[in-house]
Parts: sequence; C-alpha cells; structure tokens
Amino acid sequence: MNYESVMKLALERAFYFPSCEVYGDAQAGFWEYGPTGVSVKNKFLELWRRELVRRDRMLEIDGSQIMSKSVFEASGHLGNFADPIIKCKKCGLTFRADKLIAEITNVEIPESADLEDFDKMIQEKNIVCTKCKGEFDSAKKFNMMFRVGIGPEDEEAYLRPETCQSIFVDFPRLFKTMRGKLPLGIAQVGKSFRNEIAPRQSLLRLREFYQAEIEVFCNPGKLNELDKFSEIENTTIRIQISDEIQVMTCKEAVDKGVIPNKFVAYYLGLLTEFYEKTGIDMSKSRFRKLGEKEKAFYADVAFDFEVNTTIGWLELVACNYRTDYDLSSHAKKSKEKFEVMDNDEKVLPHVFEISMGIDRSLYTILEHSLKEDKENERMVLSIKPYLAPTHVGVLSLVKKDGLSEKTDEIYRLIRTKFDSFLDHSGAIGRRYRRLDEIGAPFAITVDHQTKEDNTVTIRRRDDMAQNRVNISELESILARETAYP
RNA sequence: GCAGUCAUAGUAUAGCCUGGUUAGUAUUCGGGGUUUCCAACCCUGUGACGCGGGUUCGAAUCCCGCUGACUGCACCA
Repeated sequence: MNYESVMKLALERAFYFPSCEVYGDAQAGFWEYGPTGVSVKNKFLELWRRELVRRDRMLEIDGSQIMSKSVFEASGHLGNFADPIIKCKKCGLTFRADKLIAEITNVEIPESADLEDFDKMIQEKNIVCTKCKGEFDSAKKFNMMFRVGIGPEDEEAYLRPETCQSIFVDFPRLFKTMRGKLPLGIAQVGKSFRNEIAPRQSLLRLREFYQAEIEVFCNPGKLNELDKFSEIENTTIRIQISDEIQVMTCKEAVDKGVIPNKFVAYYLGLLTEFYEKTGIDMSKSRFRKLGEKEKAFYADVAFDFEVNTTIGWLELVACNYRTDYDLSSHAKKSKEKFEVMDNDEKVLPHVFEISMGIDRSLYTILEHSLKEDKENERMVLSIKPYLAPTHVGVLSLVKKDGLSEKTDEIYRLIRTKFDSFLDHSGAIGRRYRRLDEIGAPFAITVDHQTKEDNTVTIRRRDDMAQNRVNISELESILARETAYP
C-alpha cells in the first residue's frame, strides 16, 4: 500500500499521530505512538532482541538521553555535526556557506573549516544574496544537536543525537564487570534527538526518534577469524554493486571482496535474517555501500540497509565500521584507558555499528503489510502474528442466549496471555473487518453450538477460513500460532 | 530553510469566489432494536470551521501574522 493509506490507517486506528495536536504551536517532527503502534513497536523490539542481542550474546544497556558537553566534544558532534550557514541581512534568506561558495566560485571549502574562512571568501569574491543581491551577515554554525541547560547555572549539555555515545563511554566498565571478551556487542534502544531543518513525512524524518543501536567491539587484526561466520555463510544477501542489485551468499560476498571481511559480512547476514522475520518484502531491499562523500565523518566503511517503499528508497539501518575513532577520542579527552586484553594482546578495539531506525522500520512493516482485498472489500494488515498489535479478537456471534457471558469467560481465560480484544457489538462481519484492519491474525467466535459442546470457531485473518476447536485447546493453538519464529 | 498548493467531526469531503439559516454529506464511533458467520437494515445520540489578530452590524468565507501538512529544491550522521 502507499504512504497515504498507511497514514490514514495510522490516524484512524491510533498507530501514530502528531504530537501536541490540540495546540496551534505544535512543532513539526514530533509524533506519538498510540496503543496499536506501541504494541507493534514492543513486539518489533522483542524480535530484535531475540534475533540480534540474544543470538549474539550482546549486552543491552539503557543510557541517559542528556549527556555532557565533553562527550560531544570528544565524539566530534560539536564540531562536525553542524553546518556553516550565512544569512542575508536584507531578505533573511539562509544559505549553506560552503555550498554557495562552491557554486559561485568553484572553490571547495570543507564544511568543518573555520568560520572566518567563509567570511573571508565571501568578502574577497564579493558574494551576495542570489535572490535580492543583499549583503551577508558573518557565517554561523547551525548545530543539529539540541542544547539543554542543566541546573540553576544553566550548564551546557546536549540531548544525544545518536544513542551509541553512551555505549562508548560505558565500554570500559561494561567490559570489566561483564567479563567481556572480544568481539563484544553492546546494544541499546532509546530516543535520539536531532534538530532537523525540515522534518517531513511523519515517522520518516523526526526530530525525536527511536534508534536500536548495536556497537560490536572487535580486534581489528582478527576480522577474518570468526568461527560463528559459518552460521550465516549461506545466508543470501542483496547487495548493490554499481547500479545493480546482486544476490549472493555472505560467503560469496567475502570471497569476491564485495564485503571487506567475515566480521562485517556476519552482521549483515544477521541483519538480513532479522528483517526477513519482520515481514518486510526483502525482494525490495538492498545493502548499499556508501561512497566517500556520503559516509558519516566517523565511518571507514559504511553499508546502508535500504528498502524500497512507495515514496522511494528508505534507509532503515546504517552499518558503519567506525574503526577506533570513538574509543580513541574518548580515551584522549577523558584520559581513561579504553584498551582491553584480547587473549595475550592489548588492543584498542575497533567498532562496527548497526544503527537501526525503529520508526522507519515500523513504517515500512506497515506499508509492506497493508493490503487491499478487493474481492472481500476490506483492508487487511497482513502483519506477522508475533508482531500484530492484537493477537486475537474474542467475539460473541450474538449477545443474547447467554453467549455474551460465555464469551466474557473465554476472554478472561486468555487475556493475560495474549493481546486480546473483546467485542460484542454490531454485525459480526463488521467486527471481523475491524480486526483485519489492525492486523489481528485470529478471531474467536462464540456461537450457539459453544453452549452444547464447548467449541468455538477460530477465523484466520488472511484467508478468512474458519475451523472449530475445543475451548481447552485455545491456549496451546494461540501460543503456537503467535510465537516468535 | 526557500517556493508552490492547502488546512472544516476519528476519517474523507461540500460550503469560501459573491460575508448573513440550526455548517451539509458519506463513513466511523456510542446506545437501543432486529437478523446472524463476513462492512445488511431500522431508531437514536456524540462529534468539526488549525491558532492569533484585523476589517465588518455580522467572518468557515475577505486581509495580516503564526503553526502544521503535501509537492519540488536544499539538507539528511
């Protein structure tokens, strides 16, 4: 389905909706998850924990969202996470200083250069506003981090622009206390904050958003010594080379040099296996190796996991080989030791990062799962049963003749074990349609026969087929059908 | 951030140009009835002019500002 249909579903069924919407001064780029959305998000994260964190014996932490200035001085975000901008004194138009200068003079000044360099060039070349020919004010840095003032003295701190910095600064303690051994994955789910200039398209570009990040610490000398590589060597991945998407096993990718080593290939394989289980149409996915100019300032090798949606290719995961950029910067700035022992060798670990955008992933799952069933005039969210916001609807065929009471009884039997929804009112077909729309994979219906032989019907969402089972079997059937793979 | 288009119930829309009724319709939703296995039907009810200011006797309608949404550009760790 398309963006518009997903948006409509999201608003009508409270998957997500704009934040602070009752006030006129609500800002763009902030959205809330309603009950249905939260339920899918929690299940998605549980799958992520199973398929990545637990499978690879990673450690999960939950760090602060507000972090001190030093963290971002060391990480480079205070210097590099900012664009040089110039503003026209006359008409107020704002330009990227480096881009405008490059456009007019063909001189490339790196965006991280001193602000005076931009001012100097603008004076020398007599660059004026392209719209009104007005003069420019001196260059400023627009930093995409949100500054916060701490305590009565308003001390400088920032909302984290990525969750991973707490993983880096916590690394020495975690490695010691958790008896770490390289390679070691440390994971975190949480919110990050970026002051985007133009947030857009609901969950796809937010100022406050969820990330699920994994930082794998490794010995850079042992990137091809990885026993567990055999677990995924035959997993096929889709990887874009030049303009063509090629399908190959992880082993082939390493052998052909498409992926630089087994270590990176292993995690791209794991990630592929994870996303297959989310129900995203993997034939519309690709790993794309980023060029020099596209990569983040800390990345040595970077692959984006992207999925094609009705509004184009969407980056769901950034996989960056960050080398020892972060640990050495934090070691230098903090004067703490970040080296660890790997058997007899003392190493400053390198980091491979798997940085997942949760909001975008959820959007993509919805878009790829939402189907229009024209024959039966219904919208169906064919989401995997283990990700469905509601597992099962519990319905009475009619309210009278004691069926309502019997239905309540069944609901009470399963309500703490499954996400269940009790519904007595209206036509049975309408109630099935409502459940289809929020992706409930099953509906239990109590009818007159139930009173005679203690059986109910179970209706399946996708093919609308029904079969009759004994109430005593319900729990085991539902447990089996809604279990994680 | 720039430009264009737009903003009316949960959702989708009419009305605006040309100011003046109880803001209409569809759907959804709540209550009741009837029927019973796929959005049927009947009765009934709740529910909206994004925010702020101006013009006017009177503003959903005209004007200004703000905010947001969509599309394109730019940006995107």
